[in-house]
Amino acid sequence: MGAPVDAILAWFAREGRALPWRESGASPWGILVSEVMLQQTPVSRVLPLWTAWMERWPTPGALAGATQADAVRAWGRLGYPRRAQRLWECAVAIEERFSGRVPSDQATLRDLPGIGEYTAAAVVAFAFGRRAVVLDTNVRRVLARIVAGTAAPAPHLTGAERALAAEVVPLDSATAATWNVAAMELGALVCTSRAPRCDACPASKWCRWLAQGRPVAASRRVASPWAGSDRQVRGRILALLRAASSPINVAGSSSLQDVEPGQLDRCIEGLVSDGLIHVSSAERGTHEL
DNA sequence: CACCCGTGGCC
DNA sequence: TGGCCAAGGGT
Repeated sequence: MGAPVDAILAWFAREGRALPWRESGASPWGILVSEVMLQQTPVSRVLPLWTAWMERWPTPGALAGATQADAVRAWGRLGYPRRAQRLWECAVAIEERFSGRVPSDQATLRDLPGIGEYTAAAVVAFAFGRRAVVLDTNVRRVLARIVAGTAAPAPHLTGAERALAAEVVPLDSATAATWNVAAMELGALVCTSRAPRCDACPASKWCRWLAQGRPVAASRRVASPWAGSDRQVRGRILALLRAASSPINVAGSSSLQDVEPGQLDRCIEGLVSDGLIHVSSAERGTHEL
């Protein structure tokens, strides 16, 4: 896949967005923070928060010196607040184990809280300019279409997919890093899930999916309903506690009266068990971050 | 491996 | 209008 790779690299040089974590001055920590914030979250919502976060906590040591509650509160409504909790834990681990230096080894990164296969590879490539196989949902979709000729990748990452992706990544370190971000960018801007802009795609000449007339994707698994879900209730509880300056009686809160007591108790217990909220020692029956 | 975990915007 | 989607990770 040499020609399409070159075409996508050239396209990225022209059309790639200038995002702050892509600037040459961005630190490995700043890049790691951006990768965690971008997990399942659009760039547009990450941008303002990342800037404020990095201004407040520019290094792992700075974040490690704050409290988990500070981190969860600053995370605001970015979503999946456990990412904030784990990012804080990650900062503490980097400070304690590596004297505040973000490790450059992929397996070492993978062992840090909140850092999985994708994020470890992304930090290796984008923060340290080393060759890595970065396989996010964008790269998977781009490869599925161009190479496999299917509208969407399989539900879960397969070994064959990893092998194919590894074959495509250029051997040279710097080019490999650029390829990874370019493929992600193509998936984000052109080869999108919903309405791909094949007329603007630098790889359309080689795309098997386009050549086959863009066959539709196999039906996806149905998502569980959102309204009334535990996730929604947990989100409401956390929103309440983020805004509070003192412990709150969550179970008796007027703003949660519409939630069935059994579900409310279950969600409170779950959040406590997750370590996202804590029983307050100040007053019986109250909680805080 | 299947399932759970937030949030907001878009067509 | 509501189902779908967005640079996944943990259990």
